[in-house]
Amino acid sequence: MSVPAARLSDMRWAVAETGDGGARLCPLDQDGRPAGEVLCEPSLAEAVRSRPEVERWVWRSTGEIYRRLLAAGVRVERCYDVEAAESLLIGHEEGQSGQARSLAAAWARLHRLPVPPDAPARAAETQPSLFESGPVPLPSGTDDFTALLEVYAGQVARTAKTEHPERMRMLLAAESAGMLVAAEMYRAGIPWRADVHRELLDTMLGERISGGTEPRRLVELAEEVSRAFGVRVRPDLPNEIIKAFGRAGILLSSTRKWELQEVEHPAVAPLLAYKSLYRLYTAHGWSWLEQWVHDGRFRPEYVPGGTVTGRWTTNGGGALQIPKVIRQAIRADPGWRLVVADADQMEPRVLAAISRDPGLMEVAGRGEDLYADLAARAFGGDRAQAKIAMLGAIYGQTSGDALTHMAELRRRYPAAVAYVDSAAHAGEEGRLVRTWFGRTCTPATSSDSADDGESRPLDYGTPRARARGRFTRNFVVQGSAADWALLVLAGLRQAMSQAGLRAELVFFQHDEVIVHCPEAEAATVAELIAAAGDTAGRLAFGPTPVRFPLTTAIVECYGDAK
DNA sequence: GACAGACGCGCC
DNA sequence: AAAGGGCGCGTCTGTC
Repeated sequence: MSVPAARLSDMRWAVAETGDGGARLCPLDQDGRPAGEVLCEPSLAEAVRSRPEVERWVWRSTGEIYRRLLAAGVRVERCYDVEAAESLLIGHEEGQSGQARSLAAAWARLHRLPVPPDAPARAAETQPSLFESGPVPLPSGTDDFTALLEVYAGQVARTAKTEHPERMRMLLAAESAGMLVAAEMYRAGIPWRADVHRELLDTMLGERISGGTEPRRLVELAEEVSRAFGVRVRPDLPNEIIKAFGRAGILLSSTRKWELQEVEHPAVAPLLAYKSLYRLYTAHGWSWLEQWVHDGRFRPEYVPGGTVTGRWTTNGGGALQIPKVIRQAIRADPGWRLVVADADQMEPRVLAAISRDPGLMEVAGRGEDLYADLAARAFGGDRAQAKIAMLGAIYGQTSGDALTHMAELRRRYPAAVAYVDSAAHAGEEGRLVRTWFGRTCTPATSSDSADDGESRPLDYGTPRARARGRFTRNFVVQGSAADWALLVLAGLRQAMSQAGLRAELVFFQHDEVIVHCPEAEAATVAELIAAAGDTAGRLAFGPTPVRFPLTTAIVECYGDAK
């Protein structure tokens, strides 16, 4: 895998759209300054297509320009997304977090002018959106290509000043590669069988009763709940449920599933069934299908780096929360296969690599089941205990079994636990933490300190400070893992393209990817995936004994992958 | 009628 | 067994 940005000498060109389908472009030198004349060409697509020697295209924002290129049949190998980079650099520059990330804002900062705010995040729309809110405009009279060049050159210099410039360069390249993947996945879409989905809904929910009422099964379950209480109760109103249980002498603080499960009452079983089916009905039912699945594809709009930790989000369609039962509807086209891969215990392995804990690196350098290996060494063979302890360390669990098991973890793997403890401590003191690559957490806000609205350091030991500590503790692991996963994705994309495959990435969910490919390519894709984890691990964390295996399944139906 | 916040629950 | 991290999104509820 040739990695994004590892080479300084790659040939870069800046490009911007001119608004009439054309483009302005010019070559760049190593410092990010123009290395030749600025050209103006009538066709963006032709300008890019005719320059295969360009190794990386520097542009303002991938979402818009690359969508147009893809529509014209032009794929690029690498890019540098100036607005994505601005976001990461601003976050890294102490005290700057939270500032606007648009090209216009970056340019204004460069010239010490008033900084325009970013366009408000667009709310999820009922239709997948092909319309961008458009770039934040530059001051009138400012040439946007010049602004692009100036901001980019500034970013090259700022990157060199970060704590680990080589890691930051890799992060910027990986985030940009993620932008390319996101645009390509949107274009490809997830193969979705609406007929299978409908059949599932009919089976689980019963047929829809005409007149807009709930499906038959929900009506029946609601009646069953009412019968159990002896009065009419609407199961989707938490207040009514709590009152009804109260009359039966059962005090509930909420109607959460785990709380209800503890209660012995004939209403509990139908109520839990109702809640789960109601959820399916409202979130992934018939209307979702009509809104989001067209021509056999589900096209969510991916937002790389949409969360503070670097995980992606999606805009509309709830693509990262597809319920397991619904995955039956995700089927390869005839003659094609889905290659489904998910990373095995990604976060503990990443913790081993970033903390350099010798013992944990050794455990993470063995087979496929890290928790079993951990248990064999430290928890008397009890895999469940080992897992609870590890997740407790990563999430900051403060009570229950996790605490006692964590003591054992601390004894055996002191450097690993110290790593997350120190991140938690930094958070409790109101300091910032970073991932291995330099992605930086958002600063503490007033809501993290006492509720008097004053902005001041966190009060050590308060519940809010401890919550902030759990956030920063988790951030360093979840964030570094997200960055590693991004390298896997970028590496896989490049490997598949170099192999000349028709395979397409169609889904990415934190530690899991789906490739849709002709049956004949599936074995090759699986091999590329198997290599991608360790390659990304070496690239990201340098030489460590830690292995990053992925479990891969070649299936026709996503529901069969687990 | 629009909007914000809380809640609940789907996923990792 | 208990309830810790990150999200999106639908519903309900209170407010303007």
